[in-house]
Amino acid sequence: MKEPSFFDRVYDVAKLIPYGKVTSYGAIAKAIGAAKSARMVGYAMNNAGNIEDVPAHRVLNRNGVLTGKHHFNGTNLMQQLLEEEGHIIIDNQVQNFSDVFWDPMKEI
DNA sequence: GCCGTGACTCGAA
DNA sequence: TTTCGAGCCACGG
Repeated sequence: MKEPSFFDRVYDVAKLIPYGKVTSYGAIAKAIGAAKSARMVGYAMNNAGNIEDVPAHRVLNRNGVLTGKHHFNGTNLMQQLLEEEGHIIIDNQVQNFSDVFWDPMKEI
């Protein structure tokens, strides 16, 4: 039995994101012990589109901007999903971001 | 087996 | 204040 892969750890943390909350790639990266590998988190999220348990739409960059919305089915799906959870998106950016931000480090 | 790319982040000028 | 450069690791060609 080996340790979970980098991607697997990212998915594991992403699955822990509660409804109505969002987090950042860097926060997840840091939670899995790879704060400097935030890019890999985003890369992993690309594959996460194949996994329903991974709410990639709740993962934004540290500015709360929907950097990866283009990777979703269409264009405004990611924004729409977030709005469905009660978030407000303006100019591809989540308003009140600090208030809805969820720190995975608190769960890990 | 090497090179380029990418849903990021931080520090410095 | 904004902009630029460097670091990081994994995957595809």
